[in-house]
This record gives sequence, structure tokens and C-alpha cells, in this order.
Amino acid sequence: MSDEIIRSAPLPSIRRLPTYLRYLYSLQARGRDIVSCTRIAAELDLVSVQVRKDLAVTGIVGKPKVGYQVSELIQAIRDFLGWNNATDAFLVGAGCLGSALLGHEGFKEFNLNIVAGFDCDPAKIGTQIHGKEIFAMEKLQDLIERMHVRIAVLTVPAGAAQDVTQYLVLSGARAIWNYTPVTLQVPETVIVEDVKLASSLAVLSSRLAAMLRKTPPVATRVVREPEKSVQDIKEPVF
Amino acid sequence: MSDEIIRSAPLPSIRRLPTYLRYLYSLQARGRDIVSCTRIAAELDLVSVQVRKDLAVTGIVGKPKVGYQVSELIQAIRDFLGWNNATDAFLVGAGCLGSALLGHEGFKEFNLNIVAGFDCDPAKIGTQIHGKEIFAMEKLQDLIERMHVRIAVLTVPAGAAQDVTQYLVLSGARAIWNYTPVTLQVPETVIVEDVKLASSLAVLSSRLAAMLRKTPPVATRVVREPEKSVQDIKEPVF
DNA sequence: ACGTTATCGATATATAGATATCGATAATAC
DNA sequence: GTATTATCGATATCTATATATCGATAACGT
Repeated sequence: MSDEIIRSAPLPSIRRLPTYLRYLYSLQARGRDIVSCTRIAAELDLVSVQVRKDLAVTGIVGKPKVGYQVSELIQAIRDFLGWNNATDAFLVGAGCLGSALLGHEGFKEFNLNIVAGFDCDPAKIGTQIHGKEIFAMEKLQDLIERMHVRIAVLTVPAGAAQDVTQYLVLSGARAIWNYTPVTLQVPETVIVEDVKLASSLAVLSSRLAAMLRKTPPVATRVVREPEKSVQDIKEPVF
Repeated sequence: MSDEIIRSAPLPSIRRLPTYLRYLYSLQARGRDIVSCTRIAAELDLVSVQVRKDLAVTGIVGKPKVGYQVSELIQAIRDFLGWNNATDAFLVGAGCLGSALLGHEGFKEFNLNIVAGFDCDPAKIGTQIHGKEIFAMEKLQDLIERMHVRIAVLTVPAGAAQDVTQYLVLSGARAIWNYTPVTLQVPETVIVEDVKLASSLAVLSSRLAAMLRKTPPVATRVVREPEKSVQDIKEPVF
């Protein structure tokens, strides 16, 4: 009776949602308030059936022959992702990459608000980076509790990643956005999402290697025209 | 006769290769020179069959009851990914994120060498960021040709992404590592690999939202011990 | 030396995801 | 008012990937 399978939405669909969201914003900026899967697919190099199935995971319904209400779609996607209310996060590891993320404007688009940084380097503690205060690691637990922060952005050196993670978990972090290449060990109650830069580069490298094997450098190339310009997008850096 | 299907390696396998590589480095640092799929799987939270199949794409062979030679494995993976010889790349867009990547030590691990940055901001042109010279965009074509650079790391604002891409393609770039959220339009001869930060955050957010729906905050948590410490890794930031 | 066992490589099965098909619906044209 | 058509939503098929199974091999213990 109670062993009904709660099939969560396909991960690939979830991954595509932000792309749709961006496109919808651009439509809104252009004053359009209705859109069809056919059109979305055409603009984003996908097929309409897939778009329809992806959008379905958010629970939205469209009208035959018409399409979807742009504003409703935006609302549905943001609801599904929990991007309607601003979410606070802490950043741990204010090195090169960490500092960049502290100042990254693009996160605003997802309502992700990195409120402060943490580091173990005394030289950094007490300073501000891109307007965000840097605290000592020891302050983490207290601040997580007091500010009800759930997400930690992890940008420490690989060697420190697991130790810091242990500390994060003990301090009450519920989710870790992991920019390190380390496979983190966490209890089941804690969510880890890896930003695997290395995986991404691996795909690029192997494809490039394969292509260079096949096609030795050519002199002329044809540039395909962008199908429909995705130029006039109001949203910023990413 | 000639229509044999050249089935390229599964993308998910390729994505996992860097993880194996890192782990193998750590083994090497600990002086071990033999390893089995069983062991790799245990340490990286995978199953042995999958590891075996993944490693097989590189063409390596192991010995029953023994495993693989660590050094051979490393060599095979790096060969497959083209990470044995240093690869030069240009970075385009020296903003917040771009600057961070210019100074990012972790890329050394993949033998990726970002040799210079490009930007349209006159204030940046001619300066150095993390020791890398910043050039005017106009210099791109000439330098790509003269230095035989194939890879461009794209970190411009979203609004400029497609235009800059067009320019990159015309300037002779063969591969684009895209850190922007834009779906780039390129000719088939050019490789694009997207680093979809937004997708990653979407997964994190939706899982967190789902978890918070189910399990309201609890007071106590159990911390699972890391199975085998992945601590003593010599490799740096990522 | 011989049986036992850990591991590999290959093959087979299962699952997840992508793609194709089709009836139903509502807007538009006539 | 009726025919036509674009689109949705559901179902069906196909493909890619993950998981399971199994024989072969080589080290190890007895």
C-alpha cells in the first residue's frame, strides 16, 4: 500500500530547466506572453517533445493550439526549483575561485544570495571581498544556526575538502555545492551537488582529440547563422 | 562495408575519468602501484563493474586476480583525454569569474595552460591578471594563429556570449569551454562544452526543496565516517 | 600440486531517458 | 457552422547507460 514508488523528476530534465527559464525571461523582456514547445525547442536546439516533457515536471499545463502562458511557466519553474524566495548561502574557502564567486552577479538570477565567506587564513579574516565579509571558520556553526543558512558553497583546496566537509556537516549545513574535485563523504541527510569542472574539460579534451585525429586543420570554415538571435536578454552574467 | 558504426565512448564514462585519475594520483603518492576495480569502486562510491567498463574505454587491460598497474592506468587515461601534452588555451572575458580562472592552479592537473586573457575593457588591456597578460579582442585572430591555440575559455557576460562566439569561430578557435549560460550557435566543426553552473544549482535546489518538504529540520544527525580517507592527496586545488 | 578465490573481460538483462506516434482540443479560416 | 491546423498530453518505441551474470585466469593457501 505505502510502497508506491515516488518517481522523482528525471535529473536531465531538471538540469534543462534553467535554460528554459533564461529563455522565458528573454521572451518576457520582449513582451511576449504566450509560447509553445515548438518554438522553445527551435530556439534552444532541442525537440519539442522533450521540452514538453521537461516542462511537465513542474506541473504546468498548456492549451492545445496555443501553448503556455510565459509568466505561469516562469512561476512554475521557479516554484519547482525553489528559486522564488531568496536563498542565503555561505561560501567556504575564499581563494581564487571562491573570491570570484563572492562577486559573481549571475547568482542573483537564481535568487541565490551568498551572504558571507569563511576562511582559515588570518590575513583574510575580517576583510571584505566584493563587499562580503570574511569570517573565521570557527564562526560557522554559530552563524549557520543564527542565520538559518542551509547551503554551503565549497571552494577550498582539494586537500582540505573532506575535513572541511566534515566540519560543515557538524555545523549544520544541509546542502553543499561542491566546486572541489573530491568525492565527498557525507551522511544521507546532507545533499551534495558537484560542479565537476574536470569532467567538463574531459569531454572537451576527448572530443577535441578525436576531431584532430580525424580532421587535420582546415583553412576555410562555414559559420552557421544563429537561428534566432538570443541577443536581447535582460539577464546578466549568468 | 564502410558504414560500420564508430561508437564513441559513452559520455558518462568520459566524465568519470578525471575522478579516477585523481584517485590514481593519490595511490601513486602513497606508493601503491597495483589497484583493482573493486577497490576503486569502494573508495569512490561506485560499483566495480562500472569502473571496469569505464577504464576499458581507454583501452587498458588488467590481470585477473591482480588488477591494473597504476602507472599504466594513469598513462592510459591521460592519453585518452589528451592530457599528456600541455594544451594551451586563451581566456576571453576577464571579469570576476574569468580573472579567477586565470589564476586557478587546479588546471595544471589537466595540463591545461591558460596563456593569456582577452577583454574589450581598455582599462584591463595591457595589464596582467595573476601573471597573465590581457590583450585586446582584436589581437585574438592573430595570436590564435601564431600560437596555434585551439581552446577558448569563454567567461564574458551572457549578453555578449553569442557575438563573441561568432568572433571566436571566425578567428579560428576549434573548441569553446563555455562558462556562460547561453546556448551557443556554432558551426559543426567547432566543439562547445558547457559548464552549466545553473543546471548544477538547479539540481541542488530541487533536491533541497524536496528534502525540506519531507523532513522538517531535525536536531541530531549521524555523521558517517569517510570509508577510507581520501586525505593524503598530493594534487592541488582541483 | 591442487583447490580456492579475487579479479578480469564479455555477455546478458534491466532501467532510465530520448524520440516517435496519435488522439483530443481549441483557435483560426472559410 | 464546419473544416483545418497547431498544439497539448498520453502512450509507445527505441536507444543509451547501468547493473547483473558467468566463464576464464592467475595468484595464494594448503
